Amino acid sequence: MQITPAELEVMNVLWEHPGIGASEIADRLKDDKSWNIRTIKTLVGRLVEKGALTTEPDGRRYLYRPAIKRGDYQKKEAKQFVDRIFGGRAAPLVAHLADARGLSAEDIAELEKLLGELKK
Amino acid sequence: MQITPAELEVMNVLWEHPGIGASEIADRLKDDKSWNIRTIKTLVGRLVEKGALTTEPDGRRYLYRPAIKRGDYQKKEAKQFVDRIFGGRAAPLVAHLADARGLSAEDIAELEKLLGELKK
DNA sequence: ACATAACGACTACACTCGTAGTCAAAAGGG
DNA sequence: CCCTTTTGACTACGAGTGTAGTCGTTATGT
Repeated sequence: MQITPAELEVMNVLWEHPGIGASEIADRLKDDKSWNIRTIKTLVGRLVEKGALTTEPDGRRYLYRPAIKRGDYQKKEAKQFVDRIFGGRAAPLVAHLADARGLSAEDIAELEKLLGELKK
Repeated sequence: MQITPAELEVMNVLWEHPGIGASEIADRLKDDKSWNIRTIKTLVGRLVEKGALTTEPDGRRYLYRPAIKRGDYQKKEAKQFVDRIFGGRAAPLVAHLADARGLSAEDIAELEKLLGELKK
C-alpha cells in the first residue's frame, strides 16, 4: 500500500480532519497547493482503491477518513527510509539532521529523554 | 537531481569503488540483485544524464565515479524525508525507529555521544 | 422551473521507473 | 581470419504518478 507524495498531502488533511468530503479537502489544501478539485478527487479515489481511506456515504457525496493511523504510516516509512539510505543505521541519520537543520534545544531534550528510556 | 531506489544501488557500488566500468558494477551487484547487465547500463546512463556520475573514457569503455558525495546525498535526503513525513521534526522520527527496534545498543550509545556534543 | 454548480464515475495523457531488447562496432579466442 | 563477447547508443514497454478533462446526474439559487 504505497502512498505517493501527492497522495500524502491528502492523507495529512484527513488525519487532521477525518470524515470530510472532497471539496473540504480542496478547501484546506488550496493555500499550499494549487490543485484543481479534479486532481484532488483523483488522489482521493486512488487512496480509496489502495485501501488507505474508508468511505461513508453522506447524501450524494462521500466522507472520507484514514484507514491507517498516521503513526503507523510514519513508523513504516521511517524504517524503510533508514534501510534504504543509511543501510539501517539510525545514528548517522540523526547526525545529518543535526548538521543540516540544527536540532532545536527542545529536540535535543526530547531525544535525551527518549534515550534514557531506551537504555532501560 | 532525483536518484531512484534502483539507481541508488548503483551509486552505492560506485561510492565504495569509484572509477570502475559497467561490467564491474554488475559483478559487484550480482549477489544481491539479479539484474541484467542491460538494466545496469540503463541505470548508469540515466545517472550520467542526471549529472550524478562523471565519466572517464578508458579505451573502448567508460569508467564512472560519483559526482556527488555520499554524505551530501544522505543529508539532503534526510532533510527531505523529515520534512515530508514528519513535518520537519526529527525527534518523532527517532522515537519511531526506536519503537520499530531499529536501534541497537550501539546506536543508542552513538546517539548519546552525539547529543552530548550537540549540547555544547 | 430552469440554469448552473457540484458530485461521483470514467477517461486521458505525458512523464518516470524498472526492466530489458536491438544494433553496430570493436576486441579477443582459437 | 572468423566467431563470439563486450561495449556504448538507442529503443521499448507496462505500471505508476501528477495533473487534469468529460459525462451524466442531482441539488440549489433565483
